[in-house]
Amino acid sequence: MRLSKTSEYALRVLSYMVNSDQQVFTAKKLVETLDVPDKYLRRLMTDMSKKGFIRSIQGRIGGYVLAKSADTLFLIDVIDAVEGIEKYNGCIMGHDKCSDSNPCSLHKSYIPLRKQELEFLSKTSISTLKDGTIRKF
Amino acid sequence: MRLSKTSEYALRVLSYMVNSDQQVFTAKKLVETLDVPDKYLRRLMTDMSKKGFIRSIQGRIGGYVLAKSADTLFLIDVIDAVEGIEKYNGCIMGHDKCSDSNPCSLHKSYIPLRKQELEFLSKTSISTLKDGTIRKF
DNA sequence: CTTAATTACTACACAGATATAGTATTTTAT
DNA sequence: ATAAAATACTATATCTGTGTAGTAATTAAG
Ligand code: SF4
Ligand code: SF4
Repeated sequence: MRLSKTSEYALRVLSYMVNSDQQVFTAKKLVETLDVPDKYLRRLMTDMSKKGFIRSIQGRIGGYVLAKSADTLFLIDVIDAVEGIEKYNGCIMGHDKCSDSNPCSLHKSYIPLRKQELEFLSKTSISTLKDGTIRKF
Repeated sequence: MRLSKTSEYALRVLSYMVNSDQQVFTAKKLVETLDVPDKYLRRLMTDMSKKGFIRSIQGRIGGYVLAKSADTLFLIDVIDAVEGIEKYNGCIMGHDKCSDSNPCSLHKSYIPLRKQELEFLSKTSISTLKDGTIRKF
């Protein structure tokens, strides 16, 4: 499964935040830790705070805080927010108006996997990523 | 699962060819039937014939013919040929040097699905796409 | 009040995938 | 031979995701 860089960065940030005891994270810190392009990350953080996943604190001791319970924030929500889920609703063969009664030649083989992919994205929460033994986000 | 347009086009062409009684297909015919950009398709066809999936016949009654047995041509081969499989070997969180003993925070949840995705691509052959009832490629 | 440290905003640059245009080459039919 | 119908090649244009640069706004500390 291929995601955009943007989604990848977003997930890595949230993963890092939920796995840390810290409360507030500066962009500087995130950039250093996660090795993500500085300005790109900052814009992404602003986007995510507008979406309500995180809360931004401006000013001298500012930074970002998780704003939504990690239990109720799913991978699909993050992807949808930062790049739009539409791209993933379409499928391998690029048709629209698909259904079991209007299938392309791949439909029957692909649909079970597609179901699992969507379930994975919609049932895996950020809290799933919490794991004391992990050092890679 | 998101593929590039190029892979999508390639698969649709092969699907159409394997589902038709016809032997030789002109680019013109393919473009009309599959609604793929003309020049883009032509270049793709040349690429695929160089890879040996199809054979091109030049000249006045030319066109393209399936050159490889559909049984032994798998989705993963097509994708690898037209855009390179490397992009798909990387994963959701964008790390490299991954292993079960060097996992990121998503690894445990994702790895079973990843296995299924790779199996789908490497075990689904073009002949699987053959289905008399299908009108959508 | 001024400085320092942070986030927010806006515009631009770059690269790769996708699409288009024009010309050259190959082969068949007459 | 010549014309017609097809593929092959090369160069260029467009679009989108990604990345960079510079400036403005916010807030705490001294
Ligand atoms: S596999 Fe199914 S959902 Fe995907 S393009 Fe074909 S018909 Fe549509
Ligand atoms: S999920 Fe596994 S394979 Fe994917 S980036 Fe994380 S460690 Fe690597």
